[in-house]
Amino acid sequence: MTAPPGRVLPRSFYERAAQQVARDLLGKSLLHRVAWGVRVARIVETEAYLGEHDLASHASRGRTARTEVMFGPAGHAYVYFVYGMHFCFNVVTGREGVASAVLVRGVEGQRGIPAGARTDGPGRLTRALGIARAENGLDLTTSALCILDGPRPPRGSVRRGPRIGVDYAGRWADRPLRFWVEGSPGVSRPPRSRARPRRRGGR
DNA sequence: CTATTGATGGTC
DNA sequence: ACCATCAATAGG
Repeated sequence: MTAPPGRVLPRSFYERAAQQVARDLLGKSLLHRVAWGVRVARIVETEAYLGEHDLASHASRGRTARTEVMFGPAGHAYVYFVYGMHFCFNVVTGREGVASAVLVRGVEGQRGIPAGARTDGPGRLTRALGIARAENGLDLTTSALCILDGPRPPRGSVRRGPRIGVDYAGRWADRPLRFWVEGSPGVSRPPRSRARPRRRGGR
């Protein structure tokens, strides 16, 4: 049976500390209305980026044309192009003027997404949901792109740890600002343990 | 299984 | 020059 649709999250949800929003986004559904229908996916992995003082954040290098939307009001999409190939989707959080945001790193397809399509990893999920440059800056409370309320993951299934791919950020690299739902196939994995854990006795 | 590299382009 | 990435490949 289909789960209840859930309400569109209000702006007040996003007007909080990025760590809190990152944690609370787990279990919510990202929805995108596209020309030929709608695509929906459950969020299972996020990372919080705290602001200009956070050396892992794009905002740490100041306010530029690219990072402009992060400095704006909460509840808007910050979409950027990375590695010449992929788009990453973030939601702006906190007070206007404070450049904090949450990167969505993994989802599970729920509707409108081809069966078998991989949606783990920030680059893969934007491709699956049809999120690209045109979606940068969209208001998640009034546009074709939004996030629906959904059941919180079972208590005990939420894990947290250091963010991925930010080793250059000094001590900020170690902060446990990544959140994920343990056991979900939508959670990205470090390249090395991507295969199934098929290990019985030890060593 | 691990390690390495190529693709591909905006940002500053 | 540097990436908030992914896939494909070569080697153990």
